[in-house]
Amino acid sequence: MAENGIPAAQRGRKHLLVREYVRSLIVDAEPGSPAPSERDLVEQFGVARMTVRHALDGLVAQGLLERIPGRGTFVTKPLIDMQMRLSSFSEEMERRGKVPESKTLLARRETAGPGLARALETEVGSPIVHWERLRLADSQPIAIQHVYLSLDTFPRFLDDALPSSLYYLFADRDLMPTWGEDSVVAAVATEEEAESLELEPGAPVLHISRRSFCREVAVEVTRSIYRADRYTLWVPVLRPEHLR
Amino acid sequence: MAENGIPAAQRGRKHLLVREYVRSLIVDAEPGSPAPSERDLVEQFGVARMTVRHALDGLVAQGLLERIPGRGTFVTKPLIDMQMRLSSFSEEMERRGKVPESKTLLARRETAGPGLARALETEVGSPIVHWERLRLADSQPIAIQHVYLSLDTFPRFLDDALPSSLYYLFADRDLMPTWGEDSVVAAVATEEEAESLELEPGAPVLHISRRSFCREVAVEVTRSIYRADRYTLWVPVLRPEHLR
DNA sequence: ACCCTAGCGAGGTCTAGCCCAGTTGGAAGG
DNA sequence: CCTTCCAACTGGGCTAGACCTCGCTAGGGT
Repeated sequence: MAENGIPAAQRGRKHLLVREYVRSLIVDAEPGSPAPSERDLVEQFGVARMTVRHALDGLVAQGLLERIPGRGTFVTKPLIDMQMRLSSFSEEMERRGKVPESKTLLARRETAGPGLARALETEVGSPIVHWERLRLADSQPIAIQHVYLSLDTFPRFLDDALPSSLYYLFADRDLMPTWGEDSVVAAVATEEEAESLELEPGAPVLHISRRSFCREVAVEVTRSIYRADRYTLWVPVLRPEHLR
Repeated sequence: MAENGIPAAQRGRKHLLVREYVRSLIVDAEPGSPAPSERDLVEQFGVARMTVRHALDGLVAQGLLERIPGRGTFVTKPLIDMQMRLSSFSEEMERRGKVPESKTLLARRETAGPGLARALETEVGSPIVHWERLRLADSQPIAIQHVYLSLDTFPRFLDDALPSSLYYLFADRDLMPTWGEDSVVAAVATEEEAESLELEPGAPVLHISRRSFCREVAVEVTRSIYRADRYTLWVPVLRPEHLR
């Protein structure tokens, strides 16, 4: 079972290479412009067409691409514009004109359970950093944020001083996330969460789980619990072309 | 190659046969119960495994099935994982393979307060339609939806029969929304909401407020209250080039 | 009684083709 | 000049295998 030096995320996953290549093409392409044809990608990457189709399937499912039989594959209008972008808590708060602050509640080594291993694309039992912080804006508690990183990706994380911003760390290691996916759900605060957030237990909170990727590599998983009375998520949306 | 027993109308769509067969199996299966294995389906239907996988991909994307490597494919809990985009409740539910339904709780003329007036870009005291519906998927209550329209924009709304879909009405009047903005916040169900949604009062709910625009015109304001246990939001995010 | 391992079956990925149905643009013919 | 038609694309669907890793379990050895 010894890793032979090749990162687990890279072994036998050609479709991710293709997908991230195409994603990089369409991030700042104009809506409606054509993506490379499937057969062109087959030639470029020297893979089977099924592999290319699988790669594009993911982008179509995310609403970034649209297939039109007989014509080609085209860049859709982006679903997300300015506000709902991949940015850090600090960036978000600064944009809202507030002073961000954070207090570390916990920073320790753990081992990956099945869920985390899958999300971070590592193996069950592999070493993980769990960093829990209370996040404040203008000295008022806003959220509890759990960050999970693979220690294989950030080996010296717990040896060095904790970074002031996670995103500086990503930039240093050339792993700045380029895209991600958020899951949003409502919940009520547990007793522990209520205490940290200065809420009554049972008060509503917003759970936002995020997986961030740099190219095709899963970089971080965060689970944030926001006070519903101090945080509203704002998402601009566009109507997908094919529904008009 | 020319296996026949099936009408020519459906030729070349074997994956749909497999998909609908599996869907029929899992409609009233308990969450967590296993679906047939891919290789079993290959034998049952006499198709290639890629075809079976394609069939199951659709059900996985709709959130009906969950794949677990090494174990099998299983029926998920009925949680609706909805992608944030400007589309109607019905469209989203159909995309998820569920049967949408709605019950009108209220439909009357009101006058705009300051908040609504600003949101709909009319004047305070101007006539407004307030339409409240209970929204269901596969006969299970999912959300309460309050729709507010300006009676200046839709003068005959309350005189005609209520439309089966609001978006048909928009299409008729050439006011199909092209973009919008959503505000998302967590809350707990009021007694009244809990009753309609078949929840305990105090259970977590997701409030989604939407303003939809057709070009520069504010067309509708909706305020929806979703059951948190049956509804999550999925938001893909991209990091803009200039922040990298 | 314990642990370890081999094997089996699950899904994950990939190949190198095949034919089909739409779309399109240019060449041939009126 | 215009129309018609076809060839060269596009994606959609499908085949019949291959090899990989993961999760579980039944046996076997200690």
